[in-house]
Amino acid sequence: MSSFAGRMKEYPNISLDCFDRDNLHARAYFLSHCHKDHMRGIKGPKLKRRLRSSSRVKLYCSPVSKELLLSSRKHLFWEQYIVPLELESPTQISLVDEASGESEELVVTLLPAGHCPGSVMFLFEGRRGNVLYTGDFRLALGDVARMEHLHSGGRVKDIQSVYVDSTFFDPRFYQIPSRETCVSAIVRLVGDWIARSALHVVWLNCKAAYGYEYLFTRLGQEFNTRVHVDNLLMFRRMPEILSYVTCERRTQIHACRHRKSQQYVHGNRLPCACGTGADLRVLSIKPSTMWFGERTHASDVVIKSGNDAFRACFSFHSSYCEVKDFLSYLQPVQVFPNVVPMGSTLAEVTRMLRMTCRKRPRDDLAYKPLGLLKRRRRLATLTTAPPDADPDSDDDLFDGLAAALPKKLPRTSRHHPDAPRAAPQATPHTAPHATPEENSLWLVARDRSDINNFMDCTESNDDDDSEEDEQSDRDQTKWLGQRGSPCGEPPKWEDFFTVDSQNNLNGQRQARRPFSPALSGPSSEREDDDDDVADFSLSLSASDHSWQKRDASEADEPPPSSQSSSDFDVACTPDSKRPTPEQLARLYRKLADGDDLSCPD
DNA sequence: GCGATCAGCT
DNA sequence: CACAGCTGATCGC
Repeated sequence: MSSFAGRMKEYPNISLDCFDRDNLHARAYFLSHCHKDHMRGIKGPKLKRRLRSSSRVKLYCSPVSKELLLSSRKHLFWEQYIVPLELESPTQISLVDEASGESEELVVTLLPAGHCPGSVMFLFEGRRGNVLYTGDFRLALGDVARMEHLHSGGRVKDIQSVYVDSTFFDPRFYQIPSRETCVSAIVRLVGDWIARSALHVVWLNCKAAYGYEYLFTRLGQEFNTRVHVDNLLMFRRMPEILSYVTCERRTQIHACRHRKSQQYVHGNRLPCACGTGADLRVLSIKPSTMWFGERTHASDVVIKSGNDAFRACFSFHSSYCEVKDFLSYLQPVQVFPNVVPMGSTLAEVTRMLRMTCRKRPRDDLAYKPLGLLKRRRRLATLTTAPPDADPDSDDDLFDGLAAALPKKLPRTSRHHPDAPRAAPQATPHTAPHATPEENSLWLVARDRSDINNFMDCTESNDDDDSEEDEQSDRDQTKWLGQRGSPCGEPPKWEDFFTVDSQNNLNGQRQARRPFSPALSGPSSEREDDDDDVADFSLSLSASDHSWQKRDASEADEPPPSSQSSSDFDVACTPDSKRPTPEQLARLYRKLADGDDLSCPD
C-alpha cells in the first residue's frame, strides 16, 4: 500500500496520487493508476471547492485511467479537469500560481508501469532536474533499458531522484515468477478442470479492482470463452478487455465477487449463484504473491490449499531483483520509497535503496582512472569512456580491489558521474527472446551493474558507517555469488510448474448438490451493460497493456525468458544491433581465456 | 449526516 | 506468503 504523501521535494507545486492535506494547494495533479490507495482524498469536499475556485488546476493521467476514474459517478466532477496524456509523448505543462501569476515550466512523460490497466510512471523534466515517480509498477529485468524516454542521445538520462514502488524491495522478496509463467500455470490449471465436464467451473478469487484483466483476457483467448465479472461499465471503451469478460453467469470461468464469497465457494457454489444449490464442481483459485529468496529453488507456482482450492502466484509489483535492476540501471542521485515493505521499516528500506544510488554528486567527484578496470571502458557495447580518461595511463590502479575480484570475472569501468552513460547498444539486455549465446552476452552486460555495485559497496567503506559496510559486504557476496545471472542461476520457472492434474485434481469428489436452474436464468442485474459498449472504442496501446493480443507472426517465437515479468512491447533502444553468432563465439572464447575484450577483431 | 481513521477480515 | 479494499465502529464537525 502506498504511503507516498503526494509531493516530491524537487517539484513541490505538483501532487501525485494524493489529494488531501497539503496537496489541496497543488498547481497540478497526477494520477498514476486507479487503485484506492493512490486516490486518497480524490473525492473530498475540500478538493471539490478548490477545483471550483480555480481556472487552471488539472489532473493528468493516462487515457485508460481517465476512463476508469470516470466510470464511478462519485468521480464525475473531475471530468472537466482531467487532461489525458498519451504514453511516451513528452508534454510541456505550465504550473501557474493563480495568486501571483508566477509560472514554472515542466515537461512530463508517461511511461508504462505494468501494474494494472492504465498504470503509468511519470518522468518530470524541469529546472530542478529529472525526476521519476514510478507509482506502482511491475517491470521485468531489462525493461528499463528499452524505455526510450529514459534515454537521450543514446545515453541514460541524468536522473536526480526516483520515487519508487518499494513494495517488495526487501531481499526476502528476491524473485517472483514472471507474469507469463504465472498466467501459463493458471491457464493449465483452469484448462485441466473445465475440460472435465460442463459442470466443472473455476472461481478466481480476485481482490483488487483492477490488475487481473490480462489474466481474464488470456483465459478468454485460451478457452474461447468469457470470464464472469460483476461489472463491465469501467471497460466500456476498452474492447481488448471487454471481449473477454461478461456479466452472463453461464460460463465456466468466474471472477465474480460477493461479500461472503469464501463461504459460498466452500459450499461448492459460486458467488453469483449464492442462495442456489447448483450442482457444480467449483475449483477455487486465489491469485496471490509468492516470492523466493536469492538462493531458493523456486517451488510450485500454484499450490494446493484445500479441497478443490489452489493459490496461484500473481504479482502486481516488481520483485527486489527487478527493482534493483531498475534502479541500478538509472543510477539516480537519490531514491525515495513509496512503500515500506511488510515487516521492514522506512529507515531500512531507505538505507537499502541508497545502495542503488550514485555514490557522490556528479559535481563533487574528481575522476580517478580505474586502472585494471579501465580497459573495459573500451568495450563499446557495454560502456562509454569518460571524456577525460586517459586510456593509456596505469596510474591509480585499484590494486586491492582487483585482487579481491574473481579472476575470470568480466570487468568493466564504473561510470564516471560526469561521463555520458551509454544506453545499451548491442547488449541483449534489450533482447526479449535471447538465444543461449545472446543470453550469455546479456549476462556479461548484466555484470556491468553487478560490478558497479561491487565498486560502489567497496568504495563506500571510507565514508559510510560500519553497519552499512556489513550490508555492503553482504551485497557484494550476493551479487558476485550470483554471477552468471542477474538473480543467481536463471530460474526456469517452467520447470517448477508442477500442476499435476492427476494428483491434484483427481480424487476429491464431493457430494453433488441438486442443479439449480437459476444459473441459466437472467444473468445479472447489470447484464445489459453488454449493450453499452458498441459506440466506444478506446484503443489500448501495446506498451500500455500486457494483455495486448499478440500478432500471429509472433506465435512461434520462443517463450520469454524466465524473469521477464513484463509482456510489454517496449521498443528496442534505437540503433541497437544484435551481435552475430560469430562475434559472440569470439567474445566467449576471450571471456573464457580472461583476455582483453576491448581489442577489435 | 458526513468524513476521517482504524481494526478486522479476506 | 502479506495486495487491495470492504465493512463496521468510533470520533469529530
